[in-house]
Amino acid sequence: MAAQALYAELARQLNAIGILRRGLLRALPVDCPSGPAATLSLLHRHGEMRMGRLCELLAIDMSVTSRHVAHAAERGWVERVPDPADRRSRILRLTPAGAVKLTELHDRTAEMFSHRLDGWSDGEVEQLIAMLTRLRDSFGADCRVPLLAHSVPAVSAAVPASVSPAPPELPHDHA
Amino acid sequence: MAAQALYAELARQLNAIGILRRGLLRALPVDCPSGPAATLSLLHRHGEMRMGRLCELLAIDMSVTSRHVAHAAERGWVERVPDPADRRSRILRLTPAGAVKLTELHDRTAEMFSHRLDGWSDGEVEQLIAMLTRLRDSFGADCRVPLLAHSVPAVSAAVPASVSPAPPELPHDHA
DNA sequence: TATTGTTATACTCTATAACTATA
DNA sequence: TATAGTTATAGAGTATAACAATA
Repeated sequence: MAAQALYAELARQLNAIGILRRGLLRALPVDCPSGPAATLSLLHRHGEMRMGRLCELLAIDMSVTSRHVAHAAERGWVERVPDPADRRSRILRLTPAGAVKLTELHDRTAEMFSHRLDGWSDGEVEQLIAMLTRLRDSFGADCRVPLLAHSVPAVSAAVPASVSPAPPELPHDHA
Repeated sequence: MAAQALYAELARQLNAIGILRRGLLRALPVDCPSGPAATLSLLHRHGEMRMGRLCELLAIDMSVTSRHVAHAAERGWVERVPDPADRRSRILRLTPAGAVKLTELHDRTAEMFSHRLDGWSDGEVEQLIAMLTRLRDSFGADCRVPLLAHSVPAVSAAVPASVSPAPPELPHDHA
């Protein structure tokens, strides 16, 4: 409902968040890139699950998810146990070593944010979170598919290392 | 200043924005991926400039910038004219064809946002923009370098990519 | 010797498609 | 035949390093 100039500015700012994201990803441990990091975070937050479920949460293809999980499994951070209910599936579970790794990632994220957002009040951070949540909801669960009748535009945004796990009490996740 | 759980949630939401971004990028014209799109947008917004300046605005390495520009130049969207003041440099300039291409991208973006953000008031969009702007500023121009406590603050090259004033009438920095 | 820009190489993330093994 | 997951291949984006031309 806003003017084109407003949307243009929003596109610009979302793009800037993408730049910020690249900086955040650079700070990840060399043995744990963003994909595996996101895997650990989601397994911690949602508990054990199957590949399909993880795919939905990551919003990426099964093939990609498979490799991220393999990366984590090779390092002992995740174990894949056969699903007794369907032998085609494997249940993914965070291992103690994975929990340790995740804690490392989490601590880094918290430290980084606490420094960078030093001037922000809790309420302001909460407000930002609320707006980002709403923004994503406005785009819906189908954000991966075309958004217009004919096709779409550009813009770009961000993906923080997806680091940071989170105490299971927090709602909302989609990602 | 906030609790770890709050930072964790912020990281999660920023990550979700990244997922949204992937969907948007998928919809770009096949002949104009995000890198070249960002190049056109910045040349339009800031006017002709040299490679080094564009690097700062994009906040990416010169080598990467060089290829994005080459992509655009091959399609006639950007011209690289010798810099009379320093023959090592080339001045980058948006061509009429590039302006046309940019308009296409711009129109698509505005249309997409107007659909997706149908329920948002102008004030709400403005508020989101303001928070994203502040977020980026909180990370500073040195968002590309280490972000942890022990890391050193960047010294030079204030990356204006973060400042983003808004002179020209058609802002918009896709990508 | 330092700087501007290009090119070569490599790595991460992603997607599509082919393949295995179950249902 | 359909589904869960893996693997092979390819493409975009980025970074580092070596190189070219000019300062």
